[in-house]
Amino acid sequence: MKDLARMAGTSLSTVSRSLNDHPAISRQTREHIKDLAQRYGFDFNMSAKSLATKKNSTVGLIFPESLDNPDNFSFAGMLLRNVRAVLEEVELDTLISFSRNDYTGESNIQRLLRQGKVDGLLLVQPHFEPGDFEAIRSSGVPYVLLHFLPEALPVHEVNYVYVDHVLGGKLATEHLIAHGARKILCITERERQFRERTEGYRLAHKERALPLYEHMIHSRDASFEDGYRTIMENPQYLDEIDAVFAQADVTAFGVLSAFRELGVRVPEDMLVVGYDDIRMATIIHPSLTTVHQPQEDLVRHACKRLVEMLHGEEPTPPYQETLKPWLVCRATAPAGAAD
Amino acid sequence: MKDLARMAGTSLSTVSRSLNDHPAISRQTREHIKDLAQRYGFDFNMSAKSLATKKNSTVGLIFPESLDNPDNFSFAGMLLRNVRAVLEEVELDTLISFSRNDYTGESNIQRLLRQGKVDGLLLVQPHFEPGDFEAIRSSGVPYVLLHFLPEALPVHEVNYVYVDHVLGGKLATEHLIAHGARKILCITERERQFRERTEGYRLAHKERALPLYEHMIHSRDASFEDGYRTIMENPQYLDEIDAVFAQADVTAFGVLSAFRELGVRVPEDMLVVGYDDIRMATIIHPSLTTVHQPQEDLVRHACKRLVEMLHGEEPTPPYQETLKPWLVCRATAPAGAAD
DNA sequence: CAACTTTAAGCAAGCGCTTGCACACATCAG
DNA sequence: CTGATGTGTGCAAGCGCTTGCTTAAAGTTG
Repeated sequence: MKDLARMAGTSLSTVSRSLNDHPAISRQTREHIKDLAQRYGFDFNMSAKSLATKKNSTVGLIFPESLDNPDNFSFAGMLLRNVRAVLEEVELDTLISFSRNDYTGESNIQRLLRQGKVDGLLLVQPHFEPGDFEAIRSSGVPYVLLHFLPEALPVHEVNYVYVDHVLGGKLATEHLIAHGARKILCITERERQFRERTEGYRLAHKERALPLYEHMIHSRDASFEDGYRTIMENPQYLDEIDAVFAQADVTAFGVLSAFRELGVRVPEDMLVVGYDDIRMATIIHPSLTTVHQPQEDLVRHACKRLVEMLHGEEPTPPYQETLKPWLVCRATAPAGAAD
Repeated sequence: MKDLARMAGTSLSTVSRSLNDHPAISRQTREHIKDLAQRYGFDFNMSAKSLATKKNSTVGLIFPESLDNPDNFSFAGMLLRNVRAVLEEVELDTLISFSRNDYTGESNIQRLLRQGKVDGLLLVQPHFEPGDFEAIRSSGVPYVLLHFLPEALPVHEVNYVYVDHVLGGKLATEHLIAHGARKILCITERERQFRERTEGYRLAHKERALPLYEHMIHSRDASFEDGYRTIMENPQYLDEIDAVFAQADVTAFGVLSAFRELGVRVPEDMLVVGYDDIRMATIIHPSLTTVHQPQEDLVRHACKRLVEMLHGEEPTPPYQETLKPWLVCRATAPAGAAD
């Protein structure tokens, strides 16, 4: 930058201001300097710039530990792609990290904040370390939670984009009911999102004044194996139920796999609905009817909102958006006259 | 840090040196200062530290444009997870970026280097922008290419970890041949990795002195649809071939899907082998025989090597490792007496 | 015990940029 | 013609840390 100043015959301040489009610089000098910068391939040293301005033009993208599970790899890839697509436009870099450092046991959020490495935070995680929120708040760094909502935190004061899982569960269940199902096995899990889907399942029954099927299954981790085993290890259900609502597509795959082995025909003998609408739902045979979550929108909204916060100030009241999922009818519970 | 100095009754230099384990500091003062730092939750301001040392403790992870394709999301997730797992141990942060900024049309590699935001580079991309390698070299920043190898670059002078795709293609083909297949339809693609798989396909024929099947298919993008259409639009092949080597699992899924529709039984009437061993290969029915790439190893090796370079110096000769894939036998081309 | 090492800590310059304030010059109303 | 208002630049202090050089204190040696 010093060189530029020398070449342009001006001071460093002028160069700095020109490059940063400071209004008090005449159009002429500014363009001249920008020209030189262009020609000599000059770029700011970001460390120095950060030190002086306390801005990094970097946002942190924090992943959940559940990314350990290969079933979630695809979600992470989608996240990555869309986050970058939005942030690239406004020339922000992205630092990735897991919520917690397995090695040191420290909260990465708190570390990144302390070290001043990020100007904003995209938080994709259901669980937080103690002190995380306090650290975020006291650092004044804007943030948005997306996809997950923590269990027991001041949710009403937190920025987030979420999907209406109650609605998702309701749509799935209503579809099954509309097709005559009356005993719908519901394979759920213990985390918030799943409990909400189950809530939707209940609601659908209630609204139609139908009795709730009692044998709800709480799977361990909504995996393929869980779906498979749920069916294989509980033959007693088979005579009873007429449909399965698996709250994750991979779980549904497990269920379908078990059904195939047992000679249960889908959708003839049994309907199945999944949740997530992953890529394979269209590919597998029979193709899976499932609840689609607008995940790309989710991510993009979160990013855009974060960018706005970075430019302006914190929103009051907090930014809280809930997107609506929808049902995608495929072979395992086809759209019918009933719909 | 100034506060720490005041509290400890020492100078800033001493604090700095203590925290950085400089040898010329007495054990006593060092521990006292570290203690204070700990107690007051002090951490370096990384911008300042970077400015002074020209190190960021950050490595750039550069993704290919092909991440636009949802089929590759999962790969990206795997990458992310393993990169972080290794880099976390040595307290390095990870900046992610695409090779090229779609918005400004600029090379992100060159920008990151110019701005001095990264100390090292993990490059996961088949194509480079002009000047990328020159920029890397002149910046002196260590790097490792992984998974992809560029088409036409000084490969012999470049650090990389790669998979032996020739071997992969050979293993797949040999397996089919061992099961009696003589006319194996090979669905490939134009990129390097695929051409190498085809090379392996040829080699397997050659080594057994078998005639090469002529109708090789070059698909557009190794997608599900490509596999499906290849079969559906070329009924003439059906009477002729006895096996398909689809050079990507999703392509194989497309092929299987077409076969199902056409009533071709797999593996009874036709054998199928894929490539990649993605998660769904075990889940789909019939489960897919495929070539497994040791991708986790690939990523971890690359990271570890990069870390070594960051600590020591550039390797001479360049670091070049090629990992061996292996065949995973499943239902579409089962392991048999022939193997 | 004087002269010489060794060890521990401090001084101050500097990393590359921003920015409040001062300054010079031009413009314009009175 | 003078003081008031604007405009475009420059000066220099700082952002929070590192590090070469220096100094002070302590330890060693013949």
